[in-house]
This record gives sequence, C-alpha cells and structure tokens, in this order.
Amino acid sequence: MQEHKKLPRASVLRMELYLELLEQLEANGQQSVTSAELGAATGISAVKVRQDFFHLGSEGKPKIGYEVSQLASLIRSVLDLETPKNACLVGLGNLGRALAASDIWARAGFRLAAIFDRDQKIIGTEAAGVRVRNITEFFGVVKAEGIAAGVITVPAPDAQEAGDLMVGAGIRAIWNFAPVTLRVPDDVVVENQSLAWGLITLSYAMKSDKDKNHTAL
Amino acid sequence: MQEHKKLPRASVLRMELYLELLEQLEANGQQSVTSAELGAATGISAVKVRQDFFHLGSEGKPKIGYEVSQLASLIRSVLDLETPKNACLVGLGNLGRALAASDIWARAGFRLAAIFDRDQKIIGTEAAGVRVRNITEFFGVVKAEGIAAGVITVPAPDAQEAGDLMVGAGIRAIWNFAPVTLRVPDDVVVENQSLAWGLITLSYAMKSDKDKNHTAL
DNA sequence: TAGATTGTTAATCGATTAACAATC
DNA sequence: TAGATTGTTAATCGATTAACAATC
Repeated sequence: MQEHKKLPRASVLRMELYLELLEQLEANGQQSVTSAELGAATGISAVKVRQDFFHLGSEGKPKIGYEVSQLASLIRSVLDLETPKNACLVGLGNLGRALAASDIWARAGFRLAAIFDRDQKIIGTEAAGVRVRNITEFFGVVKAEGIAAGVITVPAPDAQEAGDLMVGAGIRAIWNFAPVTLRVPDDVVVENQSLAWGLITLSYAMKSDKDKNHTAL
Repeated sequence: MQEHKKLPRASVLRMELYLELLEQLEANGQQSVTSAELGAATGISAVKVRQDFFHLGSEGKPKIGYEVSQLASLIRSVLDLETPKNACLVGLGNLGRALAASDIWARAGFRLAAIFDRDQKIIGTEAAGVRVRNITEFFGVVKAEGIAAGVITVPAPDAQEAGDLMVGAGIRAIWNFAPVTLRVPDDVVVENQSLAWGLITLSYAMKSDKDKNHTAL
C-alpha cells in the first residue's frame, strides 16, 4: 500500500460509480468483490479498477478481492463525503431548482444551506425546503451559516459577478454552470460544468459517424 | 492548414467557450481576434487556443489573428451545430424539466422532439411546449419524428432499460445522466454526465486544501 | 526590414494499459 | 503446491506546453 498522495481527476470521477455499486452489493449482503467483478459491473477495465484502488491506498487481498464495506468506507473517507459542508446556490432558474431538489448534496456530504436570487418574484419563495434570499444578504448569510462552497447557476453574463461575491465572502470552492471561465484567486477551486457539453459532443460524434458511413460506401 | 481528422475531446469541450465569445465579438462588430486575446478572455492559454484551431483546420493570419465570423462558422460547421437533429428525453423529473427548458438544444443544433415518462400523472402534460408521451409509444414516435439522439434522465436503476429502448429504436447517440455505465453496442455513442461530479470533486479538493493548511502549520 | 503572430513539430506531462512479481 | 488475484513498476497513448520556423 502506498501513502495516498493525490488522486488523478479521472480517478475521482470514477469513484462515484464504484461507490454506487459497492453500496448495492453491501445492501445485498455481499462481503467481498474482485476487480474483475467491479469492472464488469461498471464497464471499467479491471486493471483501471485496481490502479484506482492502488491510488486510493488499496486494501484488497489476492484471491479474495476487496472487502465491500471497507472499500466503500475508504472511498467515502478519501473523498471526504461524510464531513458536513455547507453550500449555497446563486440563481434559482430551472437548473438551480433541479439541483436544489436532487440528492447529490447528501451523497457528497453537503447541505444546501442557502439559495440566493435577485428577482423579487422569487425571493421569499422556497425550493427544496430552503428559503430564497435576496442576493444583497449574501455576505451576512455566508458568514452566519458557515458556507464553504458556492454553486453558480445564473446566466453567463452574471456568472463573474456571482463568483466575485463568493470569493469576497471567503468561499474557496465554486461549482460553475455558466459557460464562462471565472477569474478567481489561485487558492479558489473552480469546478466547471456546462450543460451543453453533452449535446455538443454528441453533435460532433454524430457527424463523424455520418462521415465514416459515407467513406465506407 | 492540416486536413481535419479528429478533434481531441478536451478540444471539443473548449469550443463552446470560444464560440460564446466569438459571437459576442461578432455582435460588437469586432472583425478579427488574436489567440492571445481569445486566451485572455476565456482563461485558456494562447498556445492551447492556437493548437485547438490548428486541429480545427486553422484560418488565422500572422499579425492579424483570426477573422471572427469566419472562425465562428468554422467551429459551428466542424461540430455540426447547425444541422437540425431531433432528440428525445426520457424521464421528466426536475433535471429533465430543466434540460427541456434550457437553450442548449438550439445552440447545438438539436430540436427536443419528444419527451417520455411512465408516470400517468405526468403523461399528457407539457414541458417547454412539448407534450409528454407514454413510454409505451416510444418506438412509434422515434420512427415518426426521425429521432436520432436520446437523453436519459431517469433514476439510476431504470437507466439501462431506457438505454435498451433507445438502442432498440435505432438511436445511435445517447446522453446519459444516470451514474451507471450503459451497456450498448459498439456503434452507439454514449456521453455520460453525472450531476454529482462537481460536488464530489469539490469535496475532495476542499479536503486536500484543509490537509495542505494543516501541513503548513 | 523588424516585429508580431500564426502554424507546426518536438518535449513534457499525466492517464491508461500492459506486464509481471508478490501473496494468499 | 498450483491457481487466482492483487500491488506495483514500466510502456504506451493522448493532451498540454514549449520551441521555433513561416509569414504577414
């Protein structure tokens, strides 16, 4: 077992699939699982599975595999999914509403502690049981609630402003859905996720397929 | 200029940012733009910008840069963002509703032609002006509407079933939001996007920061 | 011509895959 | 012991960055 330094990003993203599956196996009462089984079930190659767990600080036993609940705990602890962390969401449009209502917060150890918007028609309403506050209250609420992470679901032109507000309030972790690169200090982590990526990629892939078929004719 | 073969995936994802910016510049009447300017505005290094455009089959002129509207057209044409393509969405939960209402379809050349669900309470209602059909009508509607791409926004346990339905109906491009690896034939393109990725990555990043600070003390 | 900027090849870096030794 | 499976290093592959020649 190596001392765990830094998980490759690609590896971190695969952890969700492993964890999802391990929790199912745990519920079914299965005690151990091999890299080959995990690979077959997740569609990830067995070698990659082992390499991922190696980075994690592996725990498997030759001939037996990995102890299911122990491995699940290890993943949760390395990714820190069980430490309570408060997050806020800025911009309650359709996407914001969908995120607010989803179960991802709990699964990653977050609590959606506050929602902000600037639209008077939305302020004061509730989403997923959280009252929507006026963006002018941002600093006070972030301090009061001990909010450490922020989610930006405002339109692209407003995203930088939302980011500045977060940085100004001491938030060091931002999840940005606007197709815009935020300008933030070096010590702030920004995770970008554009909803359009999937469609754009599919559009390009569908075109390539078409080209290939033409060439094949 | 090289003959354009296959754009690296990472490059494809950056195209959205370039395009977004180029369209703004176009609206402002700016004629040309250098890789340095584009880089500064998008937060991407100028070298990467040039390398991306090189892959695209570049068009720039030394000392002047790239012609704004020509470059925008090139991106749209290489990614095939202007060819009309019909898509369907299976599973109208909060995320499905947010996607349906978003502008990503038009931006990537898609039309959301049909929405399916299995919940009787939802069937017959509308989302983003599209009537929700019973999933039992899937095959017929896909043929009738000429649907080429499918979006899966059902809960994880139902995702494979939705995927099978799509593959069975001849769909070759799938955008899957369930944290599950779909089993599909080789000629079907699957683009996975889990909503949890952002939070999981942030959780891990926030922990690393904390560790770093401790070590620094 | 000199200077700025692109186009393109080469070097570096990181992630994936292959190989195989260690171990139960 | 033999066989299966993990742990770990090395090789490969792809993407990023650096270097610099070409060109306006």
